Amino acid sequence: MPELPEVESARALIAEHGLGREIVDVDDHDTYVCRPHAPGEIKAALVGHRLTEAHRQGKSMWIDTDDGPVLGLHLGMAGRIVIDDSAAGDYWSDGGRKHLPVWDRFTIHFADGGFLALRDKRRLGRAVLDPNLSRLGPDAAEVGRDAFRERVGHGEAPLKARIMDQSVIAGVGNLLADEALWRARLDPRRPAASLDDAELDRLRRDIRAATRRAIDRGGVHTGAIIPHRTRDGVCPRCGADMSRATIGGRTTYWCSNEQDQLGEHAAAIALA
DNA sequence: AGCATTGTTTCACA
DNA sequence: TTGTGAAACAATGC
Repeated sequence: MPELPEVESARALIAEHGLGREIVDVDDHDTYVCRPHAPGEIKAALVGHRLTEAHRQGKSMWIDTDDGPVLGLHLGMAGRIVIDDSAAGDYWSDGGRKHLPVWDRFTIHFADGGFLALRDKRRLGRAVLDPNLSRLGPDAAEVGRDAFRERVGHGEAPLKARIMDQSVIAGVGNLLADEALWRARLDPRRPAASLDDAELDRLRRDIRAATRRAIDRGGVHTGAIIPHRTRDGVCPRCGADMSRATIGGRTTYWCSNEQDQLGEHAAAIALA
């Protein structure tokens, strides 16, 4: 995903078009996407029921049923939710043309002839009964100021790795992290514990702003910094070269001028 | 051919 | 024991 904004779109799609329809069949034969369930297990639990409410925390969704089990859905790296003629989720799509029905890894068929599918070309998405969400931190778009300070402002791990840790706050992925840190003018390499309260508050504000903007505009790929995440990219604010490194296991881009609080530039300022 | 990819889990190691 | 980072997972696109 699909990061928090895409998942919220998918949740909204389910809430609008997927609820209240009687389930008559389920295709859960993909044992990787549906692990650890055996084929037929999810089907047996869902047939005869209806989806009643769609929830989301971070990048995880769960759907309540009427007196049945909870269905957990995760879009993984490239998943989207397709309901009849509508879709939401993965944005590397050309109106769905590149998302083929053969990539439906989990499908619910309704009595009215329609369907809800997890369409995921890479099979890193997940469908599971009664998902365990206990290790998920508070939603990145909802977390309060004090909780954010407390959870994010600790540890020696790089700041970017900290905000992408789903047990710290849930919902921030690689692109949203780069976007929010650029907006907040914070160096992704800094130890999380080195931030003061003002910086943490600024980061929280910019995560929320970037998330809201992405939801409104159709996905994290609409972020201001995303087109400049290239080897020869420049900062759209100041024109300086973008720096590039692997941080927290993911390719990271940041402004070599405004977000350099560890390197030569920062050292020069400190001396002056 | 080789590398990179918007996510999560597991494993090794300090 | 806790925290951190790399590798694995699966499949596709450049």
